[in-house]
Amino acid sequence: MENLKLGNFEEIVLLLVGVLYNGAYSVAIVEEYKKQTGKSINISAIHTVLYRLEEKGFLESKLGEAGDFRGGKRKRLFYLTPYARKALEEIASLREQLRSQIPAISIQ
Amino acid sequence: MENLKLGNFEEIVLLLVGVLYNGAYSVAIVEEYKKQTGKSINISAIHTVLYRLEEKGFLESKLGEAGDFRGGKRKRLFYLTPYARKALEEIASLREQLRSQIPAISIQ
DNA sequence: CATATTTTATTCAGTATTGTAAGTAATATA
DNA sequence: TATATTACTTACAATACTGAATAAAATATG
Repeated sequence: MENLKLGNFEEIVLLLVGVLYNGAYSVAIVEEYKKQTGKSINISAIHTVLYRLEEKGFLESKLGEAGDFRGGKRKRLFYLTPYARKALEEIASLREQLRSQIPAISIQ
Repeated sequence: MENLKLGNFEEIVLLLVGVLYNGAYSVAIVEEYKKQTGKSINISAIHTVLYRLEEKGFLESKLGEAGDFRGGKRKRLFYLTPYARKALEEIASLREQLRSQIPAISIQ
């Protein structure tokens, strides 16, 4: 069996792909990351992670149609697999389960 | 500035320290991890992460009192710092913010 | 048509950080 | 002195991140 673990940054990227729904390609993900976190991220970091996630079965991709903008290579659009949705649910559920058991945090 | 990032496993360990409250030392954390996740974890993995988290300011530690059991070196007990609580809140908040924007997940 | 420019994909190499396993050392009580 | 219990160290593998470079494909413009 391969490695099926999900790193912290990988998880954020999966969530961003989900948020962008039908428009998740590298440049858009960089922009959405900036918008949602206020931090900058290198596009190669995104590429590296996108391909790793695809290899691990968390993402699928296909080339998009040509747009109405100036030019450019066609976008590679990424989509969450059912497996990714399941993994996101599981890790979120574990964290919530733990958080609810921490007095000072659960009270807040 | 130092490294202030929080890995996925580091985050779980912080949460376990919070859950164990006043009894968070390596062996107890291993057991709690097993109890909460159903998975096994190596005690040295826990040690390595605990010390790293302490260096980064997420945890504080002190040696505990001798117990009423057979023997053994005194336990080193770990506690969340306010900084750790803040970091946990922030990352949880970002994830929830993103999750709420994913149609198929937020509907579930 | 030919060339320039824009936009994006893709690869590569390298460094830093995080995660795991194996093994050693220390200290308490029996 | 033996044994139980835990701390601690070391080494390595996996993941996260960066920067540079190249390639490809689309439209604009002369």
